[in-house]
Amino acid sequence: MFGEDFTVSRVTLKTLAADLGLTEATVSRALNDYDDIAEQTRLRVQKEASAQGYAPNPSARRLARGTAEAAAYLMPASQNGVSDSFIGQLLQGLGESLSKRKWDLLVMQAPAAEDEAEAIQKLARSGTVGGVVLSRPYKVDKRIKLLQEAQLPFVVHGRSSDCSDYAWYDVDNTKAFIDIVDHLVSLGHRTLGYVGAPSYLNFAHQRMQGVLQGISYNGLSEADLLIEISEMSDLGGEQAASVMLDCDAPPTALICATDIQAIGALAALRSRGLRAGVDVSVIGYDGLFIGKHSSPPLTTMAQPLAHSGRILGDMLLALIDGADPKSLQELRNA
Amino acid sequence: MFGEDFTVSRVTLKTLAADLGLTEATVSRALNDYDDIAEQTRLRVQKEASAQGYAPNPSARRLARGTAEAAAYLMPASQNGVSDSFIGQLLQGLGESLSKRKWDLLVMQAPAAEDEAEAIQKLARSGTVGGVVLSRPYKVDKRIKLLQEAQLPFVVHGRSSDCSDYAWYDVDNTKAFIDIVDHLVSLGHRTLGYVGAPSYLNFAHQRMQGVLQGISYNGLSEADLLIEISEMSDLGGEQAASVMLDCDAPPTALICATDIQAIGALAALRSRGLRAGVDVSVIGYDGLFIGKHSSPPLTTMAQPLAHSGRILGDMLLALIDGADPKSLQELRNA
DNA sequence: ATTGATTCCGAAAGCGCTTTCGGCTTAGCG
DNA sequence: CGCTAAGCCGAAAGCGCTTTCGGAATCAAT
Repeated sequence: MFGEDFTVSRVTLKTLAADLGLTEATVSRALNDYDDIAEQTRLRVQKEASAQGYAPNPSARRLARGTAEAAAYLMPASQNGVSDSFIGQLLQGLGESLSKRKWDLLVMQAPAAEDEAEAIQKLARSGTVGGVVLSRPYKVDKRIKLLQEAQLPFVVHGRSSDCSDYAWYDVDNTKAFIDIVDHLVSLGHRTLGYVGAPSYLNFAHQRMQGVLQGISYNGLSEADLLIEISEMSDLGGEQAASVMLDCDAPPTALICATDIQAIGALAALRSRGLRAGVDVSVIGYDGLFIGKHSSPPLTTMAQPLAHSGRILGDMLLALIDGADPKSLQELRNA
Repeated sequence: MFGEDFTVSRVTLKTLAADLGLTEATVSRALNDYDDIAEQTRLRVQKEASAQGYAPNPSARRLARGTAEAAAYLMPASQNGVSDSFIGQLLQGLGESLSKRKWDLLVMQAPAAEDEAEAIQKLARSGTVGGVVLSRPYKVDKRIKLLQEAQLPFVVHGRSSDCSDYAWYDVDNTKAFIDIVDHLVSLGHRTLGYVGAPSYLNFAHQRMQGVLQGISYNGLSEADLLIEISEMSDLGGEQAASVMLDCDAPPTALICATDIQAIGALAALRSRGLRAGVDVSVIGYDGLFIGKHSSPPLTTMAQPLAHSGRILGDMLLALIDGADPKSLQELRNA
C-alpha cells in the first residue's frame, strides 16, 4: 500500500550529510542560512533536503540551541464546564504570530489553585516554553507574580488590578460598558438590568464599573439599575435575568457581562413570552451578541479575538527579544 | 526584588547528581521509578529534587527517549473569521487525558490546502508530535490519507465518508437530527426550515441527511421542508433564516446545523418581531442552543465536548500503545 | 613567489537526558 | 566457608542537532 518507499529510517542530518558527502555541520549551516557557506553548496544541500523531505528534530534543535521555540497558552479555568468560546479565535491569532518564528504553541490547563505555584515554576525551570500567554486574569492574580519570579517572559490578555509592571493587552472594558449604557439610555431606557460575572475576574469588575459609571454619567440613580451577579454560564445568565424580569419594576434592557450569560438571558425572555430587542433589549459582549440583539444594532464593540491573539503573540516575541515589559502595554479602545 | 536566591544556574541532572554524590544515571533512575535502585536512595533523590525544584528538560528527555510525548490538535480552519466555539472545551478534555502520560498538547493551524501534504509530512518526519487529533473532517479528507501514509498515529473527531480504517469518535449526527424533526413534528410543526452548513463538511452532510430522513419518516414531503445552506457564521444563519421566513409559507420551526447559525437565525426572528420558541421554534445543535430555544426544551442533545476531548485523548494514547485503529471507532448515541 | 586576508568546510565538543552493560557489594544457599 | 544470585550503582555511549575553533584552500596584494 505505501509503495516501495517504505524506508522507515528517518532522514537525519547525519544521513543527509552522508548522502551529500558533507559533514553534519555543513549541512546544518546550509539549512540555517549561515553566512560562512558557499552559495553553491547551500543550494545543493537545500535541494537535497527538500527532496528527501528532511525535517529537523525540534527536540534536538532546542536542546542544542538552548531555546524552547515554543510558547504556552494558559487556558482560563472553565467555569462549570462552560469554557470560553473565544479561545479558538485567540489561539488562531496566537499561532499565526508565533509561527513567524516557527514557534510551537501549546496549551496548558490552569492547574488547581493550590499547585499553581509549583506548576508555573516547573514550567519555567523545565524550559518547556520560552514564553507564556495568560488569559483572563483575576483582580489579584498570583500567577502573574509567579511568572515574574520565574523570570519567564509572559504577556497577559487582560489586566489585573495592578498592571504596572508587566506586558498586557486589554480592551477598555469599562469604556465599552459606559458606551453601552449611553446607548441604551439614548434609546429611552430608564431602568436597566445588569447580568454580571464574578468580580474576582478583573474584566468582570471593569465591566461592572463601566455600567455604574454609565449610570452615573447619565444622571440615573442606583435605583434605576438592577444588578445580579451570576456565574458565567447560560444557566447563570438565565437565572439572573429571571430574577430581574420578575421583579416589580423590571428593566427594559439587560446588559450582560458575557455572551454565554446573554444566551441564558434570552432564554429567560423567551420563557416569559418577551421578545428580545422589542420588549426587552439584550446586549452581550465578547463579540457574539453585541449588535445582534440590540436595536438598532451596535456593531463597533465586537472583540476581534484573532487580532488580539496576533498582538499578544507579537508582544511575546518582542519580550523575548528583550523589550521592556512596561513598554508593551496596550489598551485597545472599545 | 527576587531575593538572594538569584542563582540563574539551572538545576540539571548533573548538578543534582553532584550535590547528592551520585551519578546522573542513578538520579535519573530514581526519578523515573526504575526498579533497580535502592528504595532509600530513591527517596533521598526525590526529596532533594523537589527541594531544589528540579524539572527535567523535556527536549533532552524526548531526544534521549526518542518519543515526542506530545500530541497536536489540528484546528479546523476558521470559516470567515468565526472560529468554532467548541474548541476550548475539546482542548480541555484532550489536555486532561494527555496529561495522564505527561504529554504536551500543541495546537496547529490547518495549513493552506496546497501545502497541507508537505506540512503533515513535516509534522510526522520531524517527530514533533507522537500523535494527532483532527477535528471536523471533510466528506473526503485527504489529510487523513496523508496521516496514514506518514504513519503518524491519529484519531479523528468526526468521520469522513470512508471511515473504515482509522480511529474516530463521532456523535450520531444523523440520528440527532432525525430526533429533532421527530420532536418538532410531534409538537405539531408541519413546515420546517433547515439552515444547513456546506456539505463538504461531513458533519453538515450527516445532519442534513438526518433532517431529510426525519421528514420522510414522519410522512412529510419535500415541499414541507425548506432548505437554505449558508456559511457557518451568524450572518450566514441570519440570511438563510431570512430567506425562509420571508417566503410565502414560512416554516414554523427552524433547525440550524450549528449554534452560530442559530444565533443568526434568532436575529432574523427578532428583526421581524417574531418570538423564538413562541412564534417560531429555533433549534441549534452543538450543545449551546439545543434545549435553550426549543419549547419545551430538549435537553438530551448537548454535545459534552470536554468529554469528547477526553475520549479522543484516550483513543490516541491507546493507538500509541499499539491498538488497532479499527478497534477504536466509537459512535456516540445522540 | 611570499604574505595576509578571505572563504569555506571538517573536527569535535556539548546541550540534558536515557539506557545498556558491567562491576562491585551484599545476601542466600549448599 | 565458598559460590552463585540478586541488588545497586557507575561508566559510557548515544539521541540529533548547533556552534566554536581551526585548518585548508583560494584569492588579492606586495
